[in-house]
Amino acid sequence: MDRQLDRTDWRILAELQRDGRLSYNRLGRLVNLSPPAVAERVRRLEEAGVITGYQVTIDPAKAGLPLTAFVQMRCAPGRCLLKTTTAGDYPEVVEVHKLTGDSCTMLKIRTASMRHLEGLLERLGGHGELTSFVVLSTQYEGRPVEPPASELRPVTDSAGWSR
Amino acid sequence: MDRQLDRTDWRILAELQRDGRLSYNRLGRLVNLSPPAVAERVRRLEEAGVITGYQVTIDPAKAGLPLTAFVQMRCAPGRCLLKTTTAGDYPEVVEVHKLTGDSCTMLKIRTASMRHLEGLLERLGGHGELTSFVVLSTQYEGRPVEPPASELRPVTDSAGWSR
DNA sequence: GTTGAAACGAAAAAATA
DNA sequence: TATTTTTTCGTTTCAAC
Repeated sequence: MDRQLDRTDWRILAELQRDGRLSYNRLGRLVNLSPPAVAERVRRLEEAGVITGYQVTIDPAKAGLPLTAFVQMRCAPGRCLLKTTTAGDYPEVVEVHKLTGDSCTMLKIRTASMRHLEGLLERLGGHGELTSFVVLSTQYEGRPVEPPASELRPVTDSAGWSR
Repeated sequence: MDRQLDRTDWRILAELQRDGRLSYNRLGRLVNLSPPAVAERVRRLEEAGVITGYQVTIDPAKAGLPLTAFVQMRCAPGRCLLKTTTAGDYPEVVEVHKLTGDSCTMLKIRTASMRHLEGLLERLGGHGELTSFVVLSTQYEGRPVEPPASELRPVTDSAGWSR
């Protein structure tokens, strides 16, 4: 599937982002397709790499990780986080993005306490300059991805930012 | 369930983060529990709000949204994004976090093109000062959450940062 | 892409240890 | 109390249209 996603594909993705456990039976009914047809669509989306998997979503606070923080790293030459460490060294780091501009990477962090965060930032500091932002509250996270404006966009609810 | 998650809970969460579609049958086998026992555990985790749902995971680039950016907002008085707009106004915004420090919010953005991103940043700029970071590449995203160091942590693979 | 049928697997309940 | 077994139900897949 190299062609652009059509309206039906996006409806399927919307439903599966809402509930990733939907059976082809129910999913088909929701998008007005028969079970085999919708199964074939999903299979193609998986094959094309549009769908990369299915995950349970967790409330980190309820799981004992109430602190979220963003960290911008500006790694020192030869000590870049990405080059000198491995994912297993920093289990608290749940996202790593390389950036344009001054900072080289943006990290998203989950920790159990300020004490843990402090320790982590100190360890990270060994790789270069860093700027950290502690999250006070999260309005949205894992919000369903929608088709770009160029394609027909489904109606979005007009609810506010708070969840 | 107000008590802390035990080792088995974390093993269940680890497996469901890997594959959110696991049946109680398979899941039970993976964590050495009978299907009813594991079903009861999952039910409790859902009830306690630790598990908030199940989502398909999508590769935004493959879905026609190749650009990711972070935006730090410093909203002007009376024009705060959170107060004057609604989620539906900005479908490109997939995450919204309130921050400590100078910036008031951190946004994560997905767009179809630089042109879209430019237009979006202009609209967002109407709410106050902003600093934007375009993502060059993403090493990790949606990485499984692990138990904090205070609790027994499962073995983490020692693979590098690249996925 | 749809409909129908058949086979498979999962979930719930009851019985048992 | 937890596990196993059975039964029932739903889902998936295949074949025909």
